[in-house]
Amino acid sequence: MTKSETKKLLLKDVARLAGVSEMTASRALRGTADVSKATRARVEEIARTHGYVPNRIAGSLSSQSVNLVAVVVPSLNSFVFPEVLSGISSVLKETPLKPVVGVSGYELEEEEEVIREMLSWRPSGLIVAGLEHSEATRRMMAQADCPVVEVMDVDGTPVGHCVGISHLQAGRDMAAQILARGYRRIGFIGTKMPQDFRARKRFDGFIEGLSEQGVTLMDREHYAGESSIQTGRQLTAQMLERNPDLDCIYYSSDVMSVGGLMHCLGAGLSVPGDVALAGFNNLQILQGLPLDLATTDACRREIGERAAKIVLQAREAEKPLAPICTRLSPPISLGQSL
Amino acid sequence: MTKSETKKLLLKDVARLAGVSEMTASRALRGTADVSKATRARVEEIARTHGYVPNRIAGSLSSQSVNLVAVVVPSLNSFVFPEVLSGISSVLKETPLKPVVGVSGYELEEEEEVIREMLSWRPSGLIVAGLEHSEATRRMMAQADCPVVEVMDVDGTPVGHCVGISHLQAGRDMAAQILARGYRRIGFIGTKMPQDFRARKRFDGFIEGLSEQGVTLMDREHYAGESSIQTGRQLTAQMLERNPDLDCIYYSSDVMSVGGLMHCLGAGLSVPGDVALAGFNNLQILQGLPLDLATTDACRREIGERAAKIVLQAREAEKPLAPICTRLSPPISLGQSL
DNA sequence: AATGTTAGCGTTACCGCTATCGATATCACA
DNA sequence: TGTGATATCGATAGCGGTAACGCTAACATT
Repeated sequence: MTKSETKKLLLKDVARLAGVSEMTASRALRGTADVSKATRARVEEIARTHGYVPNRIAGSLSSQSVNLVAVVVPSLNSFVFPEVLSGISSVLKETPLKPVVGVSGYELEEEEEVIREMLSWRPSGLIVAGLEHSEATRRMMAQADCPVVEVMDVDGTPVGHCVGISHLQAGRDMAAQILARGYRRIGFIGTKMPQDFRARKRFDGFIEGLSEQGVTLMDREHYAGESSIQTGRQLTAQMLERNPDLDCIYYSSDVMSVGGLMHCLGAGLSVPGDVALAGFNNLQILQGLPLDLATTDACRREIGERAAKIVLQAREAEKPLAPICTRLSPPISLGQSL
Repeated sequence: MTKSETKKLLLKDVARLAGVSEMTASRALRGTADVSKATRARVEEIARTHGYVPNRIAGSLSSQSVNLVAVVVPSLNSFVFPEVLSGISSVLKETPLKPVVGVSGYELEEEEEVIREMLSWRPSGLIVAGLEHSEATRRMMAQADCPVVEVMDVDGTPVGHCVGISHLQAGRDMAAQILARGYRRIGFIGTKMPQDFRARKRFDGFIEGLSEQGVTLMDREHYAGESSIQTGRQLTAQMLERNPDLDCIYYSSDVMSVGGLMHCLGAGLSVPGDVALAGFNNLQILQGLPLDLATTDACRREIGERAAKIVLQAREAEKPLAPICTRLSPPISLGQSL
C-alpha cells in the first residue's frame, strides 16, 4: 500500500492516474465547480488511496491567497492567552481560515522578528496582543496587505483595528471598589517586566483611582519573570511582614492573588478580615478555591472572538475595512475577598 | 514615509532600487555567500527603509525547503503542553527553524485534519503528542518526507521517532509508592475523555500496580471535559462523602489533586492524616500551595527539547535517520501529601 | 437548420523567488 | 605575459500549483 520509495506524489500524478488534466484534478480536489460528479469522485478516490497531500505552498503562491491567520501573543504559559486563542479558534472553526500562533516573549524585538516571519507567509490576517510595538513593527503592520487587529488593550493608538479593554480604567475601577469598601491601607504587587504594558497601565490607573480620593499606596512590590502562585505567596508574606497593618492588596494577576491567599491560609490570616485581596483576569484557577477572590474579568474569550470576526469581515469586504475599535467593559466580581 | 498606495514591494523592486540583479538581492538578503560587503549593505539598507518583507511562499516553493517545524498538541489550556512547546522553542531558537503549533482538541479526526494541513505546508519536521492516531494519519506521517517525532508517550508503536515516558509504568510506580506507605483504601479520579490515552494508561498501570499486591480500587470517578481545580474539588467531595474511610486518592492530573486539596482545606480534613493525595505532571501550580502535593514529573520540557534535537539531527543527516526512541524516567516526588 | 446556452474539461501563462551554471573582473604568481 | 584561482554577479529555468480563458459536445430555442 505504502511504497515509501515512491517519489513525492504530485497533482500531475493524481491527474494522470485519474485520466484527467491537472486542472480538472485541481478543481476536483478543491471542490470548485465545473467538474462532473463522476470525475470528482474518481479523482478524490485516487488522491485518498495514494495518500496525496496537496502542496499548499505552490497553491498559495499561485492563487495569491493563504488561509492562515497569524496570532502573536507574549506567552503561552501565562494562563491568559490560551483563552484568547480559543475564542479565535471557535470563530475560525467554521471557515477555511486557520490560526497560527507565534510567541513574542514580552519582548518588542522578539515580537518584531515573529511578526516579520508571520507576515512573510502572507496570511489573511494578523492578530497581535498589545498596542506597543517597535517602529519597524508598526511600519510592517501598516504596510501589510491583510487586516491587522491589535487586541487586549485600547489605551493607545492602534495601527489597524482594535479590540480590548482599558486597563487604565480597570485599575481605576478596582481602586474605586476597594475604597468604597473602606480599605485605606493598600498595597500593590505586580510584575516589573518593563514590557508588560497592560500590567503597568492597571497599576497607573489604580494609583490614579486612589489618589483621586486622597489615598496613597502604602507599599508596593515588583517582581521579574512570569507570575506564579509561588511568587505571589512569597511577596505577600514579605509585604505583610513589612506592613502588618495593610488591609488590602491589589495584584496585577490572579495567579499572584491566589498565592496571596495561600499565604494567608498558611499564616492563619483571615481574608478579608485581616487583609482583603484582589487580582485581575478572572482566570479559571480562581474556581474551586476555599474562597472566591475578587477580580476583573478581562473578557479574553470575547476579545478573541471579536478579533477573528473582524478578520472574517475584512475578508468578505472588497474595500479595505475602515478601522474598527471595540472597547469592552470588563466586569468586576467582588467574590468574598473584598 | 509609508505610501500605503504603493504596490506590493517585490524582490525585483528592491533589486532595481539597489541597482543589482534580483539574484544578487536575494543572496544579499539571505546572507548567503558570493556578495560583496558593500553590495550586501546597500541591498539591506534599501530593503529596510522600504519595509520589504520577503515572500516566503515563493522562496520556499523555489528552494523546496520550509523552515518550520509543525507541533501538534491536544490542547493549550491544560497547563501541560505549553512547557513541551517551550522546550522545543528553546532548542530551535538558535536555528533557522521555527515551531508552528496546531491544536487537535483530543480528537483523532481533528488531529488528522490538523496534521494534513500542517504537512501540506511541507515542514522540516513534525512533532506530535501521543502514539494513537487514525489510520489515515499514520499513513500521512509515514509518507511525509520530513522527520516525525511522537512525544509524551512510549507505550505503543511509533510511526517514526519517539520521545516520552511510560505512563503505564508511571501509574504502576505511583501505586507502589502509595502501597509502600501503607495506604490500602484507595480511590481514583480521572478523565473519561475517551481519547486521553495517556491518562488511561496511567490508570491501567495504577490498577495493575495495586492488584499485584492484592489491592483493588475502593472507588473511582471519571469526568468529561478539561481538568480543573473546581472539578477536582467537587469530585473529591463526592467521593469522600460516599467513602469517608478512603485513605488515599490518585488523580490523573495535578490540577485535580489541587482541587482535592482545596476540598480538604475547606472540610477541615488533614492531608495526609485523613486522606493522602497524589497527582501527575508536576505542574507549576503545585508550587506555593499550603502543602506540597505528591506527583510524578512528566519531563515535559525535556521531552520537547529532545524532540526538537531529533528534528535538527535529521536535518543535518543526508540519509533518513534510523528511528530513535527515547524513554525518559519520570521522577516521583512525594511532597507532604503521601 | 441555425443559433444560443451550458456543463465539463484543457491550455497557457504566470505567482515570486532561488538553484544552477556561466560570465566577467581582479589578482597572484610563475 | 599568460594562466589559473577567486570573488562577484547575472541570465535562465524552473518549483507545484491555480486563474483566466478557450474549446467542445450536447441539448434547448427559435
